[in-house]
Amino acid sequence: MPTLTERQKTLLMLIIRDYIDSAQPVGSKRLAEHYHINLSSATIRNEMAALTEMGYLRQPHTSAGRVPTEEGYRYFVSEMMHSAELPETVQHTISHQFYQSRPELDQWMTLAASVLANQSQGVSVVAAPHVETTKFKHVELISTQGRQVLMVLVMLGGEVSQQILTLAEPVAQERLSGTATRLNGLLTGQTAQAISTLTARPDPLDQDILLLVLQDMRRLVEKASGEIYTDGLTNVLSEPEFSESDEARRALKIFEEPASLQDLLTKTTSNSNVGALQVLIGGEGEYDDLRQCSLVIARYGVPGMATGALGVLGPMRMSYSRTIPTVRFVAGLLSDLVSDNISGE
Amino acid sequence: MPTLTERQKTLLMLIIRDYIDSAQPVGSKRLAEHYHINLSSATIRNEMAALTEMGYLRQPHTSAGRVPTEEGYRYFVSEMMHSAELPETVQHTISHQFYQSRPELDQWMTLAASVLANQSQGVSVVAAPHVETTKFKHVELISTQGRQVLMVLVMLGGEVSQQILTLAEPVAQERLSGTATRLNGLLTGQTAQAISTLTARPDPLDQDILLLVLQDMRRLVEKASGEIYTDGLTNVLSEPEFSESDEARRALKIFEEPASLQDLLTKTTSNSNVGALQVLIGGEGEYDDLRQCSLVIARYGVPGMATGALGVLGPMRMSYSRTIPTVRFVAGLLSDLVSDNISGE
DNA sequence: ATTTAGCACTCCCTTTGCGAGAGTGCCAGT
DNA sequence: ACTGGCACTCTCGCAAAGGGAGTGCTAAAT
Repeated sequence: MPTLTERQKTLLMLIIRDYIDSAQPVGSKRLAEHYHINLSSATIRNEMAALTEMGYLRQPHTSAGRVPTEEGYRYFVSEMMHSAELPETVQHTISHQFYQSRPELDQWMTLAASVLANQSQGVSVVAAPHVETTKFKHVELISTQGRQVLMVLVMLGGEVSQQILTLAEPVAQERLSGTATRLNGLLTGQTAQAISTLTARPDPLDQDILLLVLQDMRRLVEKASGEIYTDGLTNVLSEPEFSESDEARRALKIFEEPASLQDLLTKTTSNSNVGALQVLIGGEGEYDDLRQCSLVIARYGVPGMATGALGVLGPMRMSYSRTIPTVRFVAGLLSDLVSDNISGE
Repeated sequence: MPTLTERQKTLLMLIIRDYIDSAQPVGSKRLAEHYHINLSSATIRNEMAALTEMGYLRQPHTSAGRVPTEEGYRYFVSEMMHSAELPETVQHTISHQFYQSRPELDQWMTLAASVLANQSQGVSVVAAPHVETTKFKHVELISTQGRQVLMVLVMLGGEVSQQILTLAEPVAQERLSGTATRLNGLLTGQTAQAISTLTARPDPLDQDILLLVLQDMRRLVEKASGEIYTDGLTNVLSEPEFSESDEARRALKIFEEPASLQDLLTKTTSNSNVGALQVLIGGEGEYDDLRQCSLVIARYGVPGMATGALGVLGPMRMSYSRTIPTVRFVAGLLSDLVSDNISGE
């Protein structure tokens, strides 16, 4: 990794910044005129040649301006990563929105997706927090009609799962309530692990429901992450990368398949800590469909208890200086909310 | 409305069909060669002139082929509306998917959106069924942590609403259960209307919860329709209408704002019966953003009890012969499911 | 009376050529 | 070490030219 002189650094930064909002290859003359650096275009040309040599810039064709390479973006991002903060007023506006919304996970996720999309002008994706070990807290059985029973399962930490069961034959609400009460006494505080070793129950209904509870708890833990929320798809459609090339558009397909999206999120953030951002530029050789895109992602939540992931996808040319602080800030905010929600346990 | 000769009719059908999958203006020669009608291109030209005169076709410019007008599409649609049926094998595949999915509304809606999108290659939208009058069936109060209480409200017909309440001070589960039991005895079978006239309760907790229940029931009835599910956005992005013109792309913005989408669905289907399809071609002068699009929609469910809406959006050039039967079939399927779900009441 | 063949015409779309403009690399001079 | 100058390259936009597809009309054939 060659080192850059101070001048090369500022030049590189300027070029990338210019390209990000013009989407046009940037040339030496333009640079010398628009930004008041006291350098002639010739000097800039020399430096550009050096930067090109080092792999930070490239020319679409001989005698066009320069365009940043993935390497260039990476350098740019690593330079401004730490310093960047969202303006305080914006921070306040966002927090305010969160604290005045209805205190429900669903609302928070939707809001987070919306904030991310609007601030970054990219496509946002938020995966709901997912518990790592689930402990039983309470089960409720409510007869809805005929043989159908609504089972509501509440976990320590507040996660709720509801499911409709269809029993072999109609059962009165009283009997259901009895079963629920017995199971509550028996299971409170237990993990799925512990429950699976319990011996058989005398009442056949108790036994059936116990199995269903267990199955549901397992499902909760096994699924890789929580539900997915996205927003801002249309933001990106007007960007030249997406409206012109088929290739970038293919990246959007990922957002229609929750499974592959979860995959991407968990895979790329699995080895990173809560609080640390990750910036994937140009698919990093791994994801073909993202070759023209960048992805800024972060984990949030309370490690060991419940964590989720969120991020923003945009063209490689996206406004990192806006996206990165936003992702960081929203991740922090959600971490606080999750932690508030858990602490009361 | 001028009447068409049999020959003009078949010609019009062919032209539209050809344009639908070529996206190119279709000329007389091409028509004479590709489809083995025993007519010379000259004759076809005469008929085309007549059809143009009548307003079913138009020429982008002198001496280009013909393109269907909105009027043309309307004729086309009204001609094939009734006869069109989905092939039996497809019908079976789809039903099969529904009956083997978990019997939950959420699953069904997602599946319906997916089937519609795949079959029609357009963007699908499904609004969950919404009850017209809600009667109370059961309330459950579960302390989750500290002052937070999960309220689960079940309506006659099986609709479920859950909400987290934050009380002024912590309350023991026993007391919550007592309140729930008392309210259940009191409210079963009542409408929101009736409940609002009830006199005050002695226990202050009972009173508070009663108000919250009432509020929630009102919210359920008031919201115009159920939650919105969509799928297939990317299907449409590769169509020339969307990848070339900004205008068509603007139509997709509607899909990012659940509110405006619900509006559209309810407004356009409010005066139509369950089971009747509606086909909006080119926004029908009403919706500017849909000028280049068509929309096939239907209501489903059980009138008077619970109904929802679903539909497919595509370019005006969409494959009606595939979309219309699919929408009709899926609407029927969902109607059956909803009706099964209600009948047991 | 209807259909068809032929013809002249119109308009789009692509190709071609050319000049302007922007940018580059390099060299020589400050 | 920087800058001015110069020759060179390549894109882009524009205009002109040619091909192609399609049309409308008329006159002949069925």
